Amino acid sequence: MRQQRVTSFDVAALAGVSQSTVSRALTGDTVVSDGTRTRVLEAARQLNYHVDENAARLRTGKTGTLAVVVICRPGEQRKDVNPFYYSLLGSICAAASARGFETLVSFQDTEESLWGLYEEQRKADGLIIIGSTANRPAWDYFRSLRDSGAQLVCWGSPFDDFDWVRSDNHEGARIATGHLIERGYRRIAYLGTEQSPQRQFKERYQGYGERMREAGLEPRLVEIDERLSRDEQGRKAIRDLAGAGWPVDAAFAACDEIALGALEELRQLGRSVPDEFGLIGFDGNRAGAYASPPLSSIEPDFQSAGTMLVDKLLGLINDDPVEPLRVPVRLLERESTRRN
Amino acid sequence: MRQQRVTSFDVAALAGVSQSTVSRALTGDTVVSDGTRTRVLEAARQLNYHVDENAARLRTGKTGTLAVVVICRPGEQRKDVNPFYYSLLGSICAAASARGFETLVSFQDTEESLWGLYEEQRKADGLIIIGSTANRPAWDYFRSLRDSGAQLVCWGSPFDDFDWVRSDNHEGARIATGHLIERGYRRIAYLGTEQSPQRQFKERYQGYGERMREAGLEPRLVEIDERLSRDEQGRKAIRDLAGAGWPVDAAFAACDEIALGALEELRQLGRSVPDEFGLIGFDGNRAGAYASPPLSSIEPDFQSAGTMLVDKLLGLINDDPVEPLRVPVRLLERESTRRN
DNA sequence: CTGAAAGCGCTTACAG
DNA sequence: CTGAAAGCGCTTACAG
Repeated sequence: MRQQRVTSFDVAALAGVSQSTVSRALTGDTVVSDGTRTRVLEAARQLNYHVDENAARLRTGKTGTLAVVVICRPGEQRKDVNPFYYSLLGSICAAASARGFETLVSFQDTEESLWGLYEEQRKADGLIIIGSTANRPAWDYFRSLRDSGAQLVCWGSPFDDFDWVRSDNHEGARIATGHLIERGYRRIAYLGTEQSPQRQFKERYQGYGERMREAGLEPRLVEIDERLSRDEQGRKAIRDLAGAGWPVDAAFAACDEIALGALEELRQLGRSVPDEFGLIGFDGNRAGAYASPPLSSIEPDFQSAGTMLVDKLLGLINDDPVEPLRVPVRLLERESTRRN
Repeated sequence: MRQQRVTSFDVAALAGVSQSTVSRALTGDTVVSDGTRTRVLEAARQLNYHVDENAARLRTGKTGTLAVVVICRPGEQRKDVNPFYYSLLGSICAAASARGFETLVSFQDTEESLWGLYEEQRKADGLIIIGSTANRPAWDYFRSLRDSGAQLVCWGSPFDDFDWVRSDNHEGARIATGHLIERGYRRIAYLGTEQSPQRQFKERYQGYGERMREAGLEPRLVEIDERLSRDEQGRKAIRDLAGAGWPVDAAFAACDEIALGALEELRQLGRSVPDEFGLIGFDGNRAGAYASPPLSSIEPDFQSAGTMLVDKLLGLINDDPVEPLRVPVRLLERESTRRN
């Protein structure tokens, strides 16, 4: 279909200049005269010429590309990846594009599939790692890469010594807890765990506890079982509360997936939400909007999240380090907390 | 951090062979002797050597990369992209990876952002286009690229003259309709439109009509207003039915997003699902599982979808054409149709 | 089975 | 402001 490749030499011939001048004109070198540049651009247009990026990259050593790795739970089908990470992925690609970078995306789960030698193969200038904190071997692998010099930033790492970007979990938890208090709930539980590899859970628990004590209320932790699926974690937490004779009338769940499980169990137990029980989650999952009743949540600003991750990585690459960053969050008030 | 790049010449020196032999050994050329290969691999390992893909690609003209473009509705935030396309994206990346290809991902919406010269810049060997049928300028753009020789396959195109992969919409619609009939519903509407740019909607309407007539039932179209959001389309369709005094007791919605809007409206109108009204959608959106009641749906096999798209594109690239392909679908039976 | 050499298509000192 | 030339790091005919 396509013929012999058009090169900068062809453009040079048509424009009546040397090949080096074509290159200068096209890369935007200000040294070339306006007349020359115009002629070159016109010739390139006529020949439908486009720079072969492989040659350019080989020469410059820059790829103009960022690798994005989404860490999945082992064996998880790609359609079942937490939609939170898909939203984050979309925002990262958009932010990279806005900065003039391409994004090379891969999903990785099992140890055999772990691979991150993008810089070594000169496929990318740096890596953004996002995804399930639970896949420890994956995070260990990328930590070892980082230790051997990879330019790498992440979201969701269980490690603190990474270059990370995170939701403002503390503030989000305060907002969620404060919202339940405002709505008149007093006996408010936290569905989560104190000792989680998921740092964000710890931060949310702290924000919750702090806000409770400020209001003169007693924090109450309903410990989840991390070996269960998120959904089951939420269901079991609610069953535990029912078994204890409903010692609380509201809950802040560590994440939406736990909250959605909890909501389902509340419905099955006939506990009316929000009248008898208030519930709020964290993450702003789209599915929460379709739940019954629609689930209130704390949503991070995804657009900022993408931009922060990309800018942090570019800072690393350009040796111009950026502090760890917190993504602002906001209350998504829906029916599950809307008690009069 | 990282030192001077290690090249195949360094490996050659350490292994005591020529640089061309290193290249042969590493690309797997069977002509090199086992002993030599072993020495080369060992030297490469010792030096932590990795092929510079830009140089390799420049030389071979192959990129080992597929570009995946997700077409969004103009102005749509990346977090709001229909999760269906995210699931499909994930499956495509997985399938490409299984075939040894990298995936370069971008999200495009407005006309200024449309861009697909991946082959011209030698960034990819071909393109996979997925996303919202509604963004006509985007599809027009990629059609013009295809016409000028781009290797391109798609999912969701309004055009029939593309190389496409699609759900088996006809069969899926028959399954959905047959399922409602089995559950005892008789007056079953189709929420959608006959004249849609969305070819899949047409196919679903046909499968529905065919199955209804087979059962001696009369098809009934509740026309949606394509200018509204999907959610509103579903809500309005239900309001229309209520206004007409509930002439039907079940509906097959053209897609899950319409069905979820419909479900919400049914709830607000106090129409009990599935007892008074049965509802089933199409797409297998994750959100349906959390709806109230959970929404029955027709789910395409995402894994096959990704594999088919990739294999079809590779067929095009290798001049070994593959017929248009239909992705198998299955019934996802949930509570919204579970009437005794 | 291996080596010496050409060449993929650019960018960028170096000269003028 | 422009041109001639080197070189980025590979793969692959061509010889032997």
